Amino acid sequence: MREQGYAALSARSVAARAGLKYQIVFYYFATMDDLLLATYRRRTESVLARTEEALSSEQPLHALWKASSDPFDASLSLEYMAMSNHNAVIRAETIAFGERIRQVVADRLRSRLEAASPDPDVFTPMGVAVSVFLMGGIFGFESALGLAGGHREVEAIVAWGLRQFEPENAPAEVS
Amino acid sequence: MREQGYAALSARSVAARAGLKYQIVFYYFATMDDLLLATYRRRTESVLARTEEALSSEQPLHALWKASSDPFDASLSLEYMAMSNHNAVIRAETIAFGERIRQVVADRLRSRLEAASPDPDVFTPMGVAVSVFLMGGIFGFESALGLAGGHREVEAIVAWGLRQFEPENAPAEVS
DNA sequence: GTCTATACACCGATAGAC
DNA sequence: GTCTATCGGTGTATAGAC
Repeated sequence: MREQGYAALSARSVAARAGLKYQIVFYYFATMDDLLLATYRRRTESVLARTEEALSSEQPLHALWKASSDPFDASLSLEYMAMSNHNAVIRAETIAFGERIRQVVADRLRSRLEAASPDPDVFTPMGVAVSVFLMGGIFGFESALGLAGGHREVEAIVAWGLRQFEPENAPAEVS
Repeated sequence: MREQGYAALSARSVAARAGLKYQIVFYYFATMDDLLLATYRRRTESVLARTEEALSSEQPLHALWKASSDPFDASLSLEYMAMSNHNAVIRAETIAFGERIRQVVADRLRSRLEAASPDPDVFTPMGVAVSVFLMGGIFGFESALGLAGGHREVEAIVAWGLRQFEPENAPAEVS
C-alpha cells in the first residue's frame, strides 16, 4: 500500500509476498474489507503507542512534532486518509481514532501547556496539540514526496511556536 | 474521483457518465495517464486562478486561509496527493505546481507580511504563506471527512496568527 | 466521431481435493 | 491449512465497420 497505493492491495499481491496462493487470503479473512480493517487497526495501535512514547519524553511537544512529521509514516497515513474519503468502514475508523488520539495528546499535555501558555484563551492545550499534529502530518508527507518549498521557513515558525512552551530546547533539535 | 477515489477513475466509468461506450476514451486520449494528466492540469489552473483571486482581496491572508481550507477542494487535492505517492507523472506535476504556487503566494504577500511581521527572522513571507496553505489544506480535508476534534481550538490559534498580519479583521470572518 | 468485437491481465470470491 | 479449478466482473488497449 505504501509503495503502490491502496488500489494495489489485493488478495493476489498480499499472498505473493507471503509466497502463497492468493486463495489462502480468503481462508483467513472473509472479505478484503476485513483484511483492510485489521491492517488499519494494527497500524493505528502502533501510531498510538509511538505517540504516547513521544509524550513521555522530557520535551513532549517537540517529540510530538518529530513523531508527527516522520515522512515514512506520513505517506501511509495519507493513503488511509484518501481511502477514508470513499470507504465507509475506513472512514469510521479514521474518525474514531482521530478523535481518540487528539484527546489523549491534549490530556497528557494539558498541565504543561496551560502553565506555559502566553494566552490561555488562544493557545489551549487542544488547539496547540492538534495544530502540531496536523502541521506535522502534512509537512512529513510533502517531505516524503520531495516537495520542500518553504519547508525551511515553516520549520522556523514551528520552532518558534514550540519554544513558547518548551523554551529550554535548541531550535536545531526541532528538525 | 472525488466521490469514489482515484482507483475508480477508469475509461469505463468516465464514458458511462458521458453516456458513451468506453472505447471512445481511447480515441481522445491515447492512455489513461494522458487523460489523468490533462484533468490534473485543468484543476491546478483553476486552483491557481482562485488563489490569485484571494490574493487580490482586501485581506489576502485571511482570504488565502478561507480558500485553502475549503472542504470541497481539499478532499480532491488529497486524492491527487495520495496518487502522487505512486504515480511518477502525477508526482512531477504536484511538485512543480506546489513550488510554483507557493512562490506566487509568497511574492504577492511579501510587502504586506514584511511590514507587519513581529519578527522578520521567524515570520518570513514564505513561512507564513506556506503555513497557512498547509494548515488550511489538511483542516479542510478533515472537515470534509467529518473529523472535527480540536478544530474550534485550532481556528482560534489561526485567527490569532492572521490577526498579527491583518489586524483590522474580526475573528468571526476567519471560519 | 462512435460503434462492435476482441484480446488479455487482474480482481474478489467459492467449491472441493488433499 | 494449503492447494487446484473455476466463476463472473472489471481494467487498459487495439482493430476495423459505419
